[in-house]
Amino acid sequence: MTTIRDVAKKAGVSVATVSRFLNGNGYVSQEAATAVKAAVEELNYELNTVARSLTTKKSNLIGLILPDITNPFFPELARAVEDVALTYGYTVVLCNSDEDPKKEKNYIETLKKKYIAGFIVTSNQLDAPHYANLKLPVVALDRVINEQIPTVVSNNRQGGFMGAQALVDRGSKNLLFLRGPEEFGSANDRYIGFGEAMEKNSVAYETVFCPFHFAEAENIVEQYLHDNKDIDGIFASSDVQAAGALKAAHNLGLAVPKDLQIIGFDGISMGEMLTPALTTVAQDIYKMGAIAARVLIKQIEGQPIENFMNEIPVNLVVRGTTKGAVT
Amino acid sequence: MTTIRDVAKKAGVSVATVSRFLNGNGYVSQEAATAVKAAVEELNYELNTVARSLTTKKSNLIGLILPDITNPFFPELARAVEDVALTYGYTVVLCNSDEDPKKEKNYIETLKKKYIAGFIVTSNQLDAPHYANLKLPVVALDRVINEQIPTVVSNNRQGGFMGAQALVDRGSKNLLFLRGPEEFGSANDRYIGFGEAMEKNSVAYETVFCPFHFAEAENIVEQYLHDNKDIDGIFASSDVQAAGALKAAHNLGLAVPKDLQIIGFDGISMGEMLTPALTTVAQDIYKMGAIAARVLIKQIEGQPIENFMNEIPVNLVVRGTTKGAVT
DNA sequence: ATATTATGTGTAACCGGTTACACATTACGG
DNA sequence: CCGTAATGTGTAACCGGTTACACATAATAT
Repeated sequence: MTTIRDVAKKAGVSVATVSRFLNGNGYVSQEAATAVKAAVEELNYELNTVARSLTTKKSNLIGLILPDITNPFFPELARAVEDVALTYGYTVVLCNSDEDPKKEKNYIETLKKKYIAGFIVTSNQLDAPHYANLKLPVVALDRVINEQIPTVVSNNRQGGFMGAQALVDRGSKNLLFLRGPEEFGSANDRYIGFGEAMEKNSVAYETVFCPFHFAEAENIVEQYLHDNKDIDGIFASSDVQAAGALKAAHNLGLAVPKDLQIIGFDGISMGEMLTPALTTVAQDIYKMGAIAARVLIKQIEGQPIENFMNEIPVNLVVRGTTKGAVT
Repeated sequence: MTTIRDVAKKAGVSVATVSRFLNGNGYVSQEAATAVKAAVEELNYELNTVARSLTTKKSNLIGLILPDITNPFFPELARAVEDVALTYGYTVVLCNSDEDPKKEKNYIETLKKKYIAGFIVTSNQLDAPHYANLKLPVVALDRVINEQIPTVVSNNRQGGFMGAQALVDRGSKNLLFLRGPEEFGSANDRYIGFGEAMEKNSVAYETVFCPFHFAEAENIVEQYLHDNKDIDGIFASSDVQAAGALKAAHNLGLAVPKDLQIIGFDGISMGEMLTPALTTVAQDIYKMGAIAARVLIKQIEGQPIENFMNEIPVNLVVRGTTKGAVT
């Protein structure tokens, strides 16, 4: 392995000069620069990032903490983060927290020892002060941790409103809202938006808590529909829930969208695979991930961050689980 | 940050002794051991893995190279790898290769500079010698690279046979086999197994190449079914293809499983969400990932590897896209 | 009793970078 | 023309571990 000293010798300068050239800081004369450049090329020198990390206490590693990569929402997010990270020369370490604070903490500790450059957090098991005390750049993705931490979220409230309104516009008169986990802020915003739409239109509705889990959603909805035959529209806080609801409807022999309309939330690609294909309030998942990565990298590189709150617009994707709008 | 020297001073021994104690190699007396242990606890000392990496030229990083985490087969695999890695103290770096040799190579180079401990490869864009020349532990997952590289794959051939046989047993007389990408060995094995079943039973069948992509599968199958009304059974080489086929059947108004039976391959959880739920030849995806991780770690830690070829059994999961067996 | 081996420990070099500091030279302002 | 600032460079310490080697002592073998 060629080291910086080999390069220095070959170029006839000191290691300090080589280092300065490589990092583009301090003064380096034209002559020295060309000599070093030539030596680097000739020797095929590549900088040892581990050695650099040891002195600088920095690395080009980014931690992406998410609840579970197996949940189909997250791979798309992870993909975006990774793509952007790669173009800026960062490497992503994936951390499945399983919503377990111990696991999350453990990852954070392990990676801090590696001088990780920063974290993107889509799972907040730890309390806000903990992230603040990290003394590391952090970006909250898909949820809000606090105002000091740059955040990237969808316009969940507007999405909640849109989905509800879309159902009403298409003639649903008795809605069921599948509310997400209470401790998950973004799900609450969707609920608020839903509530606003309900206030505006006067239709009957019920709300049921439901985890973001297919089989549980299927059970909950099947039971509910069995007991409440008049429901003609379901708005789910996530596509996975909506898939469960659709399944439940099928189990009960309900015609979707004729007897029952369903709208999901997320816009994951699985929605298209269902029959009928899922109408959904689509988040721009890729964009969320990409922006989160960029904001984190800005922080890492000490650039000023203009917006601490990045709210990404959502849009209604009308597919088969809703009727054509009744205008 | 407390260093090994702080510990040494506190314990009244040399850094060498502390290091030996910490790594459990070399001789350390009882007295020294207890003194060091106490000092470590008191100072809350944590070893700096970067510094260690610099000297040992090793790390506890594992690279997981896969084509695209967005493909629903891979998150389950990645999850298993990560779970196992974590319990052994390794950290996983996810690398989306996009089936692009340049990207794959780039990742490998970047991570080698970080003294990565080894790779699990589920995407082989590079030729076999390239992996061999890595001089690093490598495990091939879900595909075979060569005989020198430990491998974890499903029993794809048997799975191909099982799926085909299941269709025949359930009364399909005119089969369509959706063959996966030709350059993907595991898909070919499935094809071979399918062929063996065809040889054994005398039923008519056709084979069509089809990428592992929902929308393309949907198009290909819809076109094919439109032109060949007599097809009454489809065996897809992946669940994503099968989902496309199911969608195509719905588009054409075909009753599944009455008019057309469909069997997929993989056993990803999406299969349950479809209606009817997908009958599939399920791979034990989690087990594959878990074993791959264990085999890699064994290699890394210099333990002998008994099996270079780990073939994981598959099993038929009968759900709604097939009829009850005609016995 | 002596040779040999096993046990135990410390010093200092090393891994491959970064950078504070000292020093030299050149440019520039008044 | 001289003081000061800007430019340019090298030496050597440092980051926080590991380990070769030298040395000392205790245990065992002959």
